[in-house]
Amino acid sequence: MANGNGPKAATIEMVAAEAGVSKTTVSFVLNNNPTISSATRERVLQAIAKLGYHPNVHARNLSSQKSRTVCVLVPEIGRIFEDPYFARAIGGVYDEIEAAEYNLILKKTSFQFAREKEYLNLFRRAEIGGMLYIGSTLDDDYLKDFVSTHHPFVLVNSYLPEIPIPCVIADNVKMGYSATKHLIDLGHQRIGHVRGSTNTVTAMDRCEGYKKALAEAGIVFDASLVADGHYSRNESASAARKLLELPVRPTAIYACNDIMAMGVQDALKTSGLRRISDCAVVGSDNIEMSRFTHPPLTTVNMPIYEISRAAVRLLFDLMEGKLPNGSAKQVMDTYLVVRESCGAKHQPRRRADGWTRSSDASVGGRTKK
Amino acid sequence: MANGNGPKAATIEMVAAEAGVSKTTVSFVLNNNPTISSATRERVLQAIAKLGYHPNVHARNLSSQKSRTVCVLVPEIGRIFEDPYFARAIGGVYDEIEAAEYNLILKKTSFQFAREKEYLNLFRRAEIGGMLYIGSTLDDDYLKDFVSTHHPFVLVNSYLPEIPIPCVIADNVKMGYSATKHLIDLGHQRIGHVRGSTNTVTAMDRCEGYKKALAEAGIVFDASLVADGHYSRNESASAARKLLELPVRPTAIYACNDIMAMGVQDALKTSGLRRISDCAVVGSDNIEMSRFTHPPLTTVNMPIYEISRAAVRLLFDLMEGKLPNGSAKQVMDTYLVVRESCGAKHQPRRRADGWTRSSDASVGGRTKK
DNA sequence: ATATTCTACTTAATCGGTTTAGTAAATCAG
DNA sequence: CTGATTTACTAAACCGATTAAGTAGAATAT
Repeated sequence: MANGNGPKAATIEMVAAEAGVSKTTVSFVLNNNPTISSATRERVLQAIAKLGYHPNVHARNLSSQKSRTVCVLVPEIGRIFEDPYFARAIGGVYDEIEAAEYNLILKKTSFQFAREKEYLNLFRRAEIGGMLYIGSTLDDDYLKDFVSTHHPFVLVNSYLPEIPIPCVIADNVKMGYSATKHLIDLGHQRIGHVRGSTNTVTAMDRCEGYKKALAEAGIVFDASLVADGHYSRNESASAARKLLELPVRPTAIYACNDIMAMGVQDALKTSGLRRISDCAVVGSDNIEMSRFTHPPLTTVNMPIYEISRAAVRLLFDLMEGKLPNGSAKQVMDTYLVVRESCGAKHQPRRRADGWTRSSDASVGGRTKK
Repeated sequence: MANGNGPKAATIEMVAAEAGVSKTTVSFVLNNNPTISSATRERVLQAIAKLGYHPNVHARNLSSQKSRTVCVLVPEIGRIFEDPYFARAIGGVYDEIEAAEYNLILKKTSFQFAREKEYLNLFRRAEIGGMLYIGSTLDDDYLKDFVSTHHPFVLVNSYLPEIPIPCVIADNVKMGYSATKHLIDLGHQRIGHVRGSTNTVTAMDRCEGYKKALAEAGIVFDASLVADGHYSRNESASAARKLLELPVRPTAIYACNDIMAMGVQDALKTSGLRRISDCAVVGSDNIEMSRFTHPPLTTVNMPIYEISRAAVRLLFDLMEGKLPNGSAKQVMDTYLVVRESCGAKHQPRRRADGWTRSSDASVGGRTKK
């Protein structure tokens, strides 16, 4: 093994020798054990600095039988990473994990996570101390097995009805509601919906919000106005075309996310409906690209980056046993971002963040803790 | 620490007991040591299967002083992960690492990797056995320090002139060349170029290819026809606008990548140049989105997924000391994908892959090993 | 003055593997 | 038939940390 040269990294033993104390004392300093006098602590810290010492993770994890490594599960890498949603989510997870000086390892489920329960070995072998799952679906009901093992496990922006797994999610019902409400407020009565995949909480909840807004306005829900876009731009374009060919076509369409809304916009162009007044479009998520569509897309912001960071913090709490009772569920708020795809006037924006630019207008609540 | 319940994972000792042999024998079986008789090997393998045993990575890495973990460096997560280029690259790296039963840990450089040389500790502590760097720039010249340490390190689709670091790259010069040649073949004489960031090999080499094609056709290079787009869609739109406002405007533009080509298309739309004959556009990379632009983008395919996989295999070779002499450089081939953004007739496609659809036409070589 | 408790450490066992050195039995050479 | 080599294993040291148990010496209680 050509493992290279360079001086060997310092070990705890070398630090101990340098500081004139035992290994144990160094370990105590490292782990903030309070029984060490401040004079000794200072001497040890100086030795650590002098030698540029960093504890060996493998040794640490092996002997302590706990791991400072967190595993992040995603359905797929490559294709799915291109999705700005996953990209931002993983970015948030990374930042929070890095700040805590933990390590992140990445695993993909290839849509059949845990079928063999092999994943439990990662915990049993103390390879990892906790696990996050981004992009779980309603099909993942075998996750209920996790509940009984009590291994630290958190769902990012998803949950399983009736199964108490800790999670951090956006208020997806509200997202569908505020998008649809916006269209209703603009005078639309016949509003189509291009839905996401029916095996995701996100799609079902947003659709629920869509229905809720209709009901509240006294508009009768018409199932023929809902078409499935399966989170695909292409399929959403087809779905939109189907809606536009109805005897009485919708004057507005709410798409389950921004990528799908872009598909709807594609369909409008090929249908010759080029004016905004021909058909209004609202998306969801507020991905960066949504500012660049023609016309710029009105959408509902989802704080996926913040959701992911919160999910990691929740995971850490679980790992440290800080959370007494079984399941914890945190809900993050969302807000409407008004651009041009519905023909609404721009309204003054209420908050600034990475996505919202001066040309955007946002309406709605703040993130609640 | 609420580390959960469930039976403890099997250890090597339990396997040894089950098979009636020593720990050493089990270890030898695990590591394909040839001195074990096939009868004993079989017995051990059965015990392993029966107990569902998987070796503890921490113990393994600690005692062997080598690591089955590979670190993947990227400039940024979140924003940059949205880039289909990085997404595909990481996907390739993951697949190859997973197939070898290694682990992948992710680190971001935040554009200041190695400034403190802290990264070397990852090797010294045997936390990782190798490192890949996706998205390095020409500014990363401190990487030359790596050469002397002989730590297994591979650049993915980048290299540093004059500094012998192992790498796997696309033939970027050829990419720029074939894109520009295509435009020349279609009769264009005044061809603009929206260049990527000048601190990347990719941008400089593609620009080199652009110049080469011009020279070969006897067209004098005109520096005023080159504008920088910095890998940003927005900035590329501005750059294109600048080119279109020239006294004698270009009739075609080659953009350094597809995202930038989309920026050029944005600019064309706002300039009222809506017909393809007004200004042809060629991109590079062949990201999935390039099929969906209006009009669909002619581009040059870059096999970034294959490049990443090859980079991991190269890294493994380095880790196993299979590569005798210093630096290895592998070049992967590219090919033109003709769509509609230049008004060229579709040509029969020559190969099929994940990106190329029946509506695409591709021209050019195959990937060479 | 003596017993007891604290404080600030250290010794030694341990985690689960790998690896060096060693050994008994089987095979081979002469 | 005897000594040398080969084959197929094992014992024990080791990797670099954590941690339970132990121990001087100082402080406090009686």
